Amino acid sequence: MRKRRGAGRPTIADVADRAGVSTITVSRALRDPAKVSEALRERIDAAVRKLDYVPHSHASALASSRSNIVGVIVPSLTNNVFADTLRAIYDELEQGPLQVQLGNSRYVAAEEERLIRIFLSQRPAALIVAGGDQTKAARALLEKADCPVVQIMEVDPNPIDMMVGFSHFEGGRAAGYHLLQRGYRRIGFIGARMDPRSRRRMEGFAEALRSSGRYDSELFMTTTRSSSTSLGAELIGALREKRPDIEAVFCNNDDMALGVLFGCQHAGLRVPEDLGIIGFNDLEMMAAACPSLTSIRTNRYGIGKTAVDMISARLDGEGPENRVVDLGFQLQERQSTARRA
Amino acid sequence: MRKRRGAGRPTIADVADRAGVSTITVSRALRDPAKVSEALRERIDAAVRKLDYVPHSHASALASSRSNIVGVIVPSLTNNVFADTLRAIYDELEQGPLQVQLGNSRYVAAEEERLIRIFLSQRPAALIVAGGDQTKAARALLEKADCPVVQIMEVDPNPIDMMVGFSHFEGGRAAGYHLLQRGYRRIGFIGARMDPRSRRRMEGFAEALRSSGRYDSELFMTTTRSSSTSLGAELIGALREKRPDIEAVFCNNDDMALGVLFGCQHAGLRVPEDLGIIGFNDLEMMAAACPSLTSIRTNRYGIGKTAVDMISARLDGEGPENRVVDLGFQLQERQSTARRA
DNA sequence: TCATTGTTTGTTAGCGCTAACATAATGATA
DNA sequence: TATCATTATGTTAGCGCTAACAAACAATGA
Repeated sequence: MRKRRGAGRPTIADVADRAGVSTITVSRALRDPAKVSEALRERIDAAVRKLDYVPHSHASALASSRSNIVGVIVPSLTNNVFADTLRAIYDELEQGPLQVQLGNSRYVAAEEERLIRIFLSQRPAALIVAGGDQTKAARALLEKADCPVVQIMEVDPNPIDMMVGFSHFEGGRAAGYHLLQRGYRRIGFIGARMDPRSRRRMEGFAEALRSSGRYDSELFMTTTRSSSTSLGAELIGALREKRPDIEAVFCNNDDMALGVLFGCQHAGLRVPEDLGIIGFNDLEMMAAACPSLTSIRTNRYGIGKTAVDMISARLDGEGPENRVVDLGFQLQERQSTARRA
Repeated sequence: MRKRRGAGRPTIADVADRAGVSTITVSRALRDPAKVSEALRERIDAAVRKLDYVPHSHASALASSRSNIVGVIVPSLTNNVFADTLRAIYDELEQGPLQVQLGNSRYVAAEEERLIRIFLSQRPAALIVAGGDQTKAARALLEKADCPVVQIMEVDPNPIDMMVGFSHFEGGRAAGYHLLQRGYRRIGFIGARMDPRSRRRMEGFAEALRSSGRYDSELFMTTTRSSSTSLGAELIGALREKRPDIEAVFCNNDDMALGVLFGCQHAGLRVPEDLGIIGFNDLEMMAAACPSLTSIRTNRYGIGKTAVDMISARLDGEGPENRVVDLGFQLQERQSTARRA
C-alpha cells in the first residue's frame, strides 16, 4: 500500500465521523453555523473540541479560491506613523478568522506593484494599501481584484474601492495658518523623504503662506534622504546658515521636528522665541518634549480600525456607508509655537 | 456540464501543455531546476513567462504539507526595537520565495501561545519568536515543530532550536559599571513594562551596583505600564520627589531615557551635572538629543538578518555553525553621563 | 389531498499542486 | 553484450477542503 502523506492532525473528516455527519455539514457548521440545526451543531462543536481540530487554511483556500489573508502593504516598518495603524489592524483582525500578511514597499512604487501581484496571487480576503499613488499597472490590478480594497492614510474623491485617512494638503495648510496667526513672518519648511504624502503637506503649507504673501521658496529645504532626528538637526543648521533670519519652520514629520528642536538647543537658540517649530502626526513624545512641540495630530489608530471595519462590512455583505472616510486631524498647539504674536 | 470553479489564472497544467511536458516536470523545474534538463528547463521558463504564471501557494502547501510562510511573533509593533529587527527580516526574506507572517503577542504569554498554535497549524517553513520566556506548552509545541525555530533578542544556553541576540543581564551590568566609573554614587533605575528582558537588564544593573556596595532599592522605580516618553518624565519626577539626592539613572529603554531628559529640563535640572542618564538600545535620536544621551547600543538589524540566515542555512540542509549567536552590545558614551568623575 | 415552497443534510467532483512509485533513457562496468 | 546503476521524465493518487447539485423532509396552502 502506498504511504499516506501528512497524516497526523485531525481533518474535517475525523470530526464528521465522530459527530456522525458528513464533512460538508461540519464545514457549514464552522463557517456559517446558522445553516446547521441546533442538534448537529452541538455534536459537531463537541467533536471539534474533543479532537482539538483546527481547519487547514490552505486546503480551505484552495477549495474556495478565497483565503483568510488580509494583505497589508505599507512603505515603511520603522516609521511610527504606520506602526500605530498596523497595531490597530492587528488588534481588530486577530479576533476573527482573518490573518494579516504584511508587505514592505520601502517607498518604491515598483516594489509595491510587485507585492500587490504576489498578494493577489494568494486570493486574499481583502487588501489594504497605503496612499493613492500606485503605479498605473498596480491600480489596474487592484481595480479588477475581486476582493475589498482599502487605501489608507489619505482621502481622494476617486478611490480604487474604499479609502480612509485625511487630507495631507489640508493638514499642511493648517500648519501654515497656525504659524501665520502666531505672527511668524519668515516661515520655512523642512522635509525629508518627500514621498507623495509629504509633498502634499508641503503644498498645502505653501498655499497657506502664499495666501498671505509670505511664501519664500528659499526657506523651503527638502531632501530625499529618509527622515530622522539627526537629519532634522542637520537641516535646520543648513537652513539657518543660508537664511539666519528664519523665524519658524514646519517639519514634514515629528522626528524631524524633534531634531530641529535638538539642533536649536545645540546652537543655543531659544524655542519658540528665536524659532517656532511645528511638526506633523503628533507622536507621543511631542507633548513631553521641553519645550513641548506643536504638531498636527492624526488619528492613525482610527485609520487602521476603520479600514478593518470597512472590510468586515463588505465581507458581511453590507456595503460600508461611505466609500471614503475622512478622519481629519487636529492642531495641537504647544510651547514650541507659543510666541507672543 | 457542471460549472468549473476558479477558472482564470493559468495553472501548472497550462504551463506543462505549452511546454509539452508533464506537470510534475514543471513543478520540479520551478522548485529545483537542477533536476530538469537544460532543454526542458528553457522551454518551461519560456512558457512560464509567456503565461505570466504564478504558482498557487495554497495548493502547493496543501500538496506538500509545507508552506512558504515564515511566522514571526513579536510582543509589540510600536516598539522601535522590534521595528528594526522586522525590517531586517523583511529585507532578507522578501528576496526569496518565503513570505513573512507577523503576529503580535502584546507581551502576553498566553497570546503568544495562541499565535504559535495558529502558525504551526499552517505548517510554516520556519518560525521566529521573541525571547526565551514562552509558556511550557508553547515551548513544547515549538520543540516538536518540524521546522526551524529561531528565538531572537536574547541568548540562552538552552535554546529551543536556534537563538540570536545578546545578554540583557550583561547589558544592564555594563550600564551599571559605566555609571559607577563616572563617579555617580546614588544611582537609580527607572523601568516601564518590565517584561522579562527588561527585568534581566535591571538585574544585571543591580548586580553591578551591589558589587560596589551601591545598590539602593529605594532608588529603583518600576511600573507595568507601557513605556513612553511622558512616562519617563513622570517617573523621574516621582523618584526625585522621594529621593532628591539621586545622582544618576538607568532607564530600561531609550524612550524612557528621553522622557527623563525632558523631565529634567522641565524641572530645571542640568544633565549630566545634576542627573546622569543612560538608556538602552541606542535608538537614532539618542545621539541627536541635547545633551546627547548615553545608551547601550544593540544590533537589532543584525539580529533579524542573522535569524534569517540561520533559517536559510537550515532549509538548505546545512546546519548553522552555532545554534546560539551572541551579537553583543556596545556602550555609547555621550554627554548625558559625562560628569567629571 | 397533492403540488409548492423552503429547510436541512448529503453526494460528488474537483481546487492546483506534489509525494510516491514507475518507467524510459543513458552511461558505466565487467 | 548483458547487467547494473544513474538520471530524466511520467503516471497516479491524493493533500483537506468546499461549490454545485441532489435528495429528503417538513411546512404551507388551495
